[in-house]
Amino acid sequence: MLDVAKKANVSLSTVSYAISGTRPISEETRKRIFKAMEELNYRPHPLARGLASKHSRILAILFPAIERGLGLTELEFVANAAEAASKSGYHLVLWSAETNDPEELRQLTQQGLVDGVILMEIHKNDRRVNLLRDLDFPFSMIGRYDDDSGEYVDIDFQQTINEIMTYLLGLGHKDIAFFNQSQSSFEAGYGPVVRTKAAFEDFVRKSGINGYTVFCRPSPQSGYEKINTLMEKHPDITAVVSMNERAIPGIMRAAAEHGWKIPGDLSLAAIVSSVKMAEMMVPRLTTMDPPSAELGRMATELLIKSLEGNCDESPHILIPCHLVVGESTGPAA
Amino acid sequence: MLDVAKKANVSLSTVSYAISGTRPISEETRKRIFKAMEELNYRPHPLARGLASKHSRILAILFPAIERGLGLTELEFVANAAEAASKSGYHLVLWSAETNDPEELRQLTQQGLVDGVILMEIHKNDRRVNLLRDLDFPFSMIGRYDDDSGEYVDIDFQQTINEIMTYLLGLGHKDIAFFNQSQSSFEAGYGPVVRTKAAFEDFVRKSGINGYTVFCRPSPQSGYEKINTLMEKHPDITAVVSMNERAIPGIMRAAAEHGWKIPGDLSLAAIVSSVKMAEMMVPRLTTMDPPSAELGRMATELLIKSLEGNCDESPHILIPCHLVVGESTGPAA
DNA sequence: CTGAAAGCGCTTACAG
DNA sequence: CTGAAAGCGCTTACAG
Repeated sequence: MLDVAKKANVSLSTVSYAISGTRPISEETRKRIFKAMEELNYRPHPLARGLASKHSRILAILFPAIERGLGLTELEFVANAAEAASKSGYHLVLWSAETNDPEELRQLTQQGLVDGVILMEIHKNDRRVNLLRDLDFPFSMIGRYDDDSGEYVDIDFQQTINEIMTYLLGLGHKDIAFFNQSQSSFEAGYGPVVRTKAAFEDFVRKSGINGYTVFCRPSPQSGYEKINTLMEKHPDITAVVSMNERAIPGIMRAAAEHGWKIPGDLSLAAIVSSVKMAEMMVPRLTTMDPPSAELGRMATELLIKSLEGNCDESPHILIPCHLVVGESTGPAA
Repeated sequence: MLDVAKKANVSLSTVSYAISGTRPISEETRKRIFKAMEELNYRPHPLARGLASKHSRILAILFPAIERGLGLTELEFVANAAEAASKSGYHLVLWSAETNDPEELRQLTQQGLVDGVILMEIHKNDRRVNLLRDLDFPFSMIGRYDDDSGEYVDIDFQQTINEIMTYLLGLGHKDIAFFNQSQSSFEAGYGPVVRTKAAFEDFVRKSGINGYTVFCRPSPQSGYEKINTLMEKHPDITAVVSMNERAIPGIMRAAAEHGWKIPGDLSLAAIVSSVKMAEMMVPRLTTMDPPSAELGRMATELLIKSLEGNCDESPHILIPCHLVVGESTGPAA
């Protein structure tokens, strides 16, 4: 930087101001400076800048260790968050941490390396959220907190449930099961599980159809067992909606064993499963494709905006999933 | 840090040395210092340390934008690399970049933020590798370069092919097709594609069976078309091995349409597909499960070792995939 | 519109 | 075994 200043015949500080644009520089001077930077192939040093300015321009995304394992959705969050950060001149560090042990998170924030944090897998009364609030540390969420406070972007689960249910209703289905994630994740207050359950039951009540909510561990085996038990008790069910990706092969297996054709005898739809995953099944699954890339990108943009003070006070953004019809759904038998 | 020094009645530098352990400190003094740190809840500032020491303790992993899209394997690389880094006191930043345009990479290295880089999706004559060599910038690879130089950890493709082929041979299969990835990725010299092709053809030659290599784009549709064409020409084929995950549903669909039972009439095995993915299929797929977590972790450890000078000169580590038998393979018809 | 200088919080020769 | 001091490469009041 000193070399640049010398070459451009200005002071060190002028070069700094020219780069940051934090004070007016005459057009001529600026040109000289940028030319010198170019010629010397100068790159500002992020560590020095961070140390002096108290802003590292580094963000962290918290990568939770979750029961059902990491999936394509989480990958999309992270990849797109990194890209969005990079576009705004930020870096993104990956930080894996227990969802319900904020101790690691406290250390991360106290280190002073990162300017802000992106959280995902938000739970009811999430301890990480509470911690960051107490510390007054900047963060944004993919998902939302109980009281709907803070900056977040989330899936519009209500709308997602409504859309898939309306679609199935239109095909004549009147006895529909909803395979949710595990009971324990419901009890832990995991947002998507709680919200889809409420939305499903709400829809059922309003539409007057028969709806059955099923909790299910994230495994084909569990899906297999649950569908068998369920169908025994309620043989009239003609459609299954599943937010439990890994249960689906189990459901398909049970259907095959019983000789139920999909979608002839049983319609099967996923929600919050990617099209890419839906295409891995035979028959190709109808799914409500989640806006994973947008969620990752927007959570990052929100955080950066609030860090830079351009925040229009705690934006709440909800994006619905998008219906992609496959071959696994059809008219009710 | 100054506060700590005062509290412990020592100089600033002594505190620094006590933390880094780069010079002998009397037991007593050290204790006083650590007690003071504890009481003041002191955390060293990584930016300041980085600026002064010229080592940021930040690593980057290059996240390629690849044709077939990001998968579970890449996710495992990244998640485990982050964890391994964290265990050694490093941070991992995610950097997405074109595989064959090293310009972004050059900027990343010149910024001076990161101490080293982890590369994946290594191609023949990889331009990123060439660049990092020219710059003499530290890096490690998941995958290997043509000349087998540099520090890497990779899948032992030869062994992987041998194991699955031996398994199929044991089941009596003598006409086996290998569904590789796309022709274009082969032409681009993408390591796994090149190596598995060679290993497969080698095995075929030595064992005297009939083998058929098929390139296939990463889509069910492409898999469907290729298997149909292939079976028309070679109806004796009784087993398919696929390193092309997304082609598999297409193969299954074709089988169903022709009334070939899996595995009764046709055995189907994946390689380098995770068990988790294999379990998403009905019937559950036999697969050679890749050691993704280990690869991510070891590539990181390799890099850190070489940065800290503990490197036993360019380790080359090969790990085979692990056979997990599912329901999609059986005795030859 | 521009400069001189202090300071961000550490590391590391230099000296004893 | 320990200290005093320079310096890492920037930003930002302070002054003009």
